[in-house]
Amino acid sequence: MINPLVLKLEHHDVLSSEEKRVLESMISRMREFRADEDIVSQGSRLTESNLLLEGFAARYKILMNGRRQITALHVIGDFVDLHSHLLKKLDHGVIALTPCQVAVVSHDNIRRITESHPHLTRLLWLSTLIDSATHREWLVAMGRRSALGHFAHLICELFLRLQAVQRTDGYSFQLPLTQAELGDTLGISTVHVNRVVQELRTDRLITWQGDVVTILDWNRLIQVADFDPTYLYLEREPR
Amino acid sequence: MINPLVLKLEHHDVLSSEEKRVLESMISRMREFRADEDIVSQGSRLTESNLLLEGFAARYKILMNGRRQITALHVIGDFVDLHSHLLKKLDHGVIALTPCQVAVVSHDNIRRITESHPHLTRLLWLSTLIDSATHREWLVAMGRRSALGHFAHLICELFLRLQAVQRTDGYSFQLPLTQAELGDTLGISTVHVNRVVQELRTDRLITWQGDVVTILDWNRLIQVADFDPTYLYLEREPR
DNA sequence: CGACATATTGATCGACTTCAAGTGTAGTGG
DNA sequence: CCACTACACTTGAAGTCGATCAATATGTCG
Repeated sequence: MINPLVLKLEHHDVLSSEEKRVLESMISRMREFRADEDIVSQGSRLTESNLLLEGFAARYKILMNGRRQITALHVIGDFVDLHSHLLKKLDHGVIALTPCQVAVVSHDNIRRITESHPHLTRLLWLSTLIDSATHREWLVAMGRRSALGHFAHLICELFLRLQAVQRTDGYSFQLPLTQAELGDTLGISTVHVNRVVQELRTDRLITWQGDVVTILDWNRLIQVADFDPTYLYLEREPR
Repeated sequence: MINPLVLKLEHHDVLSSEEKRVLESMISRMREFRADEDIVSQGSRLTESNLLLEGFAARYKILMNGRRQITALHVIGDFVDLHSHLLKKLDHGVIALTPCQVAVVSHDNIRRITESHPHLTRLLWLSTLIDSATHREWLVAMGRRSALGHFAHLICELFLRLQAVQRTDGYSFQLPLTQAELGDTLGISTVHVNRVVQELRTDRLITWQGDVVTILDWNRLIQVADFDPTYLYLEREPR
């Protein structure tokens, strides 16, 4: 059931069978969400965290002037709000971008892990640290990359993250975002997203039909994106 | 010695005297850095983490084209790279913006804490989660705020963070950045930083002489910044 | 089919960049 | 005390990237 999280954590370190059992047993129930439904709403006080088992989700914040910024995209195996177990009140919302299936884990269960399973605790901590590293990489992309480079960078990142949970097919993967949502992710307008997409298409770097992206030239794409996967920490070592 | 960290953590939860003792004893030695010296260099493999006891520091990344983006500013009491104890190899550098005094903590000592002090572990974890929340807020500022609003937002944030470690004097605090460094922080050019600063000055929102910023009108400033301090989690509760 | 979201295109505008020059200030050495 | 250097700050002018406004396709789903 919880395989995708195990799959993800095993990219970072070895898990004992006892640890896998604990991960399995921490789930209290499942929840389903429709597309565009809030999984967690901004400012709410939480007693449970949500692990994404199917679908795509996003963390976002709404400004006073109504503009929105997406601060993270989540795929299968991601704990969309593991941090809520210590923050208690979330500073952001989490929205389902597609229909989503979520495993619910109570904060009490997470706390119990911190009290009895130090290594597993470190791995969960690590997963929030990789969130943080991803935020940093996005900051660099926002501050210092062109819109084109920024989008190319995002495609490289999503490809590797989806590959880690076996949701790629060759150089193709699902990108179920509208151009408006992508604009909120990249911090640019919808119109400009469209132009950037066209440019990547005419440069024969990617295709994007329906919700399937195919990378046509990985080497040139990572060059355009100035992409370095270090921040995803996809190497297994003792933590 | 380690008071500023204790001061900071006590804004989030109650610390037992045993926990304070453990924090005190985890330090293996002190280090001093000159301004502009790297505390940690990008890509290096680490066995120790660095806690800032005096001065200002910044996390940064350098792109292939030579441009720089600062992804975090650090003040007294901040663990500039606590995350390196699990990431091992850092995806970014940390530079001293002023002369800095740093307490060095070995990763072995941090690991020992995770094995024997669950509550303290959670508080250290929390401090990395607040880093992450700050990254998210910066992402919003980069993506959806004007340069003016972004800078105003940064001033609000630094004011509250410095107040938490008792480094403000009324509405004044030290901001020891050059306009070029501030540009690398906000993701804009030095020239534009200058114009934004002028605007905040002529609007009588702040003064900035030498390295001292004074907020002249907090209410109007948070309005310009659209500032909501939730993400700093400066409220004490059981974690 | 009608209705509504999403994608695309064109035209104009504005925020911010880049390039270039000039000013202020502190330090250094003669 | 003054020349000289270095660096940060400031200002102006021109250029560009991306925003905004406004239509017009193109789905797609009741």
